[in-house]
Amino acid sequence: MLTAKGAATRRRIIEGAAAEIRENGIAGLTLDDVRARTATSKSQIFHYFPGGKEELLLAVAAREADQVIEDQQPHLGDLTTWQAWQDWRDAVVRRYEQQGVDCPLGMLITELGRTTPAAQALTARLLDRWQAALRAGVARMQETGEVDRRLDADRTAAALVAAVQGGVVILMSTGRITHLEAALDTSLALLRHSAVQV
Amino acid sequence: MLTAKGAATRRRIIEGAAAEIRENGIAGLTLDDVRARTATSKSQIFHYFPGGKEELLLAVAAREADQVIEDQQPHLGDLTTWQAWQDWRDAVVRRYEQQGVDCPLGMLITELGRTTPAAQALTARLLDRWQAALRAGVARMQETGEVDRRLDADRTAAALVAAVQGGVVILMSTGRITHLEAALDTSLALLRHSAVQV
DNA sequence: AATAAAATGGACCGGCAAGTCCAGAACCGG
DNA sequence: CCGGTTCTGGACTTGCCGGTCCATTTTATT
Repeated sequence: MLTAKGAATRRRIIEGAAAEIRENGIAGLTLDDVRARTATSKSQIFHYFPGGKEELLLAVAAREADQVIEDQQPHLGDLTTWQAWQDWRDAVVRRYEQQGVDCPLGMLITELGRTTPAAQALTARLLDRWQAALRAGVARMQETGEVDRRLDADRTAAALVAAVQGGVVILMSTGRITHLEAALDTSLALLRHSAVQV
Repeated sequence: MLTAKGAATRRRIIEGAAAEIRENGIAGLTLDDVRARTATSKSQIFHYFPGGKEELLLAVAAREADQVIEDQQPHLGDLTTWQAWQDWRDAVVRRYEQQGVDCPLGMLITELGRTTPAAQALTARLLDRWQAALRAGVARMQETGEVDRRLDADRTAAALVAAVQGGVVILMSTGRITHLEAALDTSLALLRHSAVQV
């Protein structure tokens, strides 16, 4: 059971934790920080997240994962023209440019992934959704004849996802966004001039 | 000052810490673990790393960073033919396939990077070295006319580095190596059929 | 209004791990 | 062999933080 008030509190805790992570990282995150920021008490955290810190972090990670996909919409779901691809590319760059060095999801995954199978599953699901959307876009372009039919759509989508991930990782560790742009543009260039099956 | 014995101990501590991280990750790493594994005492760790845990982790990160470049040699330093590029590509895939889910350097960077400027500098330096080697390879191929001269060598190198990073991140979080392969092959395909400036 | 269920506050516990300290052993140069 | 330096062992301190517990208040239901 969960009353409206309870649901609100639960949400507040998740969002507070996410904000705290964005500011100070995971390593230094304590439940007391979350408690203070969200104006709750220790018992509330454990009331809504019986599994303690780990369960809370997992909830935060799930929220952030949804956000990642959402931030790419509506472009990601409608990759039917070259303009749409370009818009998507710009949206991705803009999103991570704005996020800068602080990638809460990345931290959550590297921190949790190792220990928790649930976190691994969450990551896998996110990447699958992402790649599937891109693959659909590639396939669609192949149908309309704008992309060479011999191209492996799934493999191309995989390369695109990897390009974004790599660019983001480098952005996170150096603050430079040029790699993300270069990686995306290179992958898209191949798509545009797809004279090859890879 | 540092006697031969002292230098050996210092090295033993770094290597022990690296091994410990590879097995159990950073989150759960304690100085006591390192102490036990390396048959040293607490005071020794602080003797050789007055800055405590952080300084030790930084030393480990530096070692791992050197290793990353070294593992790509001799291929990385001699990208003069398509065969050499292919060999390099295979070496990278093999190296990370073997490493699997455990990327000590990645963890060190995400863990330290946020707090320590020194760690950020270390990452930047690694990426720069890496990218410079690739750029030299691309430039060389342009000189021999095997790659379109209009291609921006530096940007292409940046895309390659990002592709590898992305593939590795995905390998780390899902255990699948297909993304690394796809990202690398796609980037190399563009290089081979460089009919475009990106 | 009554009663059960859910929500809240916060004191408290226990363990763990980073870092300190000092005494003593091993090593070096002269 | 001797003074100084470096190296080593391990007990101890200290603070922090996840998690527990229970009393109290608020909310939902009939």
